[in-house]
Amino acid sequence: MARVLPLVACCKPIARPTLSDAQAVELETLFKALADRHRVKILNLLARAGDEAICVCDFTEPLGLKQPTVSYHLKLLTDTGLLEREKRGSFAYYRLADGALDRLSDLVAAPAGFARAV
Amino acid sequence: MARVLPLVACCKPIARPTLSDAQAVELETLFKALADRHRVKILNLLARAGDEAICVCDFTEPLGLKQPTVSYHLKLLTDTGLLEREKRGSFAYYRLADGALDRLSDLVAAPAGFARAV
DNA sequence: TCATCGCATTGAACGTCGTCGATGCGAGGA
DNA sequence: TCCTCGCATCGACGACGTTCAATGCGATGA
Repeated sequence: MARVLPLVACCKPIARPTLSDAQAVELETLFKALADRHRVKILNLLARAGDEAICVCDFTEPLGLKQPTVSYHLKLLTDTGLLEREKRGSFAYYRLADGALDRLSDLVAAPAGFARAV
Repeated sequence: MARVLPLVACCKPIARPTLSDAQAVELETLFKALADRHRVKILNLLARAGDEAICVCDFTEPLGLKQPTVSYHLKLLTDTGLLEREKRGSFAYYRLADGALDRLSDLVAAPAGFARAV
């Protein structure tokens, strides 16, 4: 609680270790994938569905989006490793990738993330 | 609408509950604040600093950004409630907001977020 | 009072993102 | 083979995000 903030001395060199560029970019990519209201809903729908997979056409109505836009979001989430795609006939089913949610909370709490303790 | 679907039945009506628009927007806002490599580094630097606050000029070098850009990111994080600002003389010190990290992991894991169990 | 310093804000340039009509393609059914 | 259906991709466009020089402004010190 040394809340003594210097009045004159500032801008001392920070020798503190920080995230590498690669780590920062990885976190940026992950959070960017989550930074959209529709993608958040997609993940939530799939999380509630558990093991059940959901096909593309089932997303359009609850999201209020056209099919190309839904495909765009699903592809983005899949490329980020958060979803898995399974083709059956002419349908495409999506489910949460294994451990995607765990990986998420790990990143937030882990040393590479924002955890207080080094 | 009443159409015989080939192979597996698809496009059944989803009566599944989902996030409200407000909840989705809130998550979007939070993740958007994290969806930048420089803001990720800022949070990481402050997390490692613990109670210690860091002033604006101390961010420019480790981030490789000019002062206006640093102020832009710090303001964005502060507006999202992740940082707190303290003015001291002509200096501006920033620290992690109380419980900001906890709030983050809660949102990821909570029912309103992506948790598997309803 | 005046010059200087640290920070916030503005404005402009530029790149990225989200959306959807149009189109392409593979799978099934007739 | 031809048609239809579901999905991915393309192309174009508007909206938004990031960056920084220029500027404004309060605080400090001479």
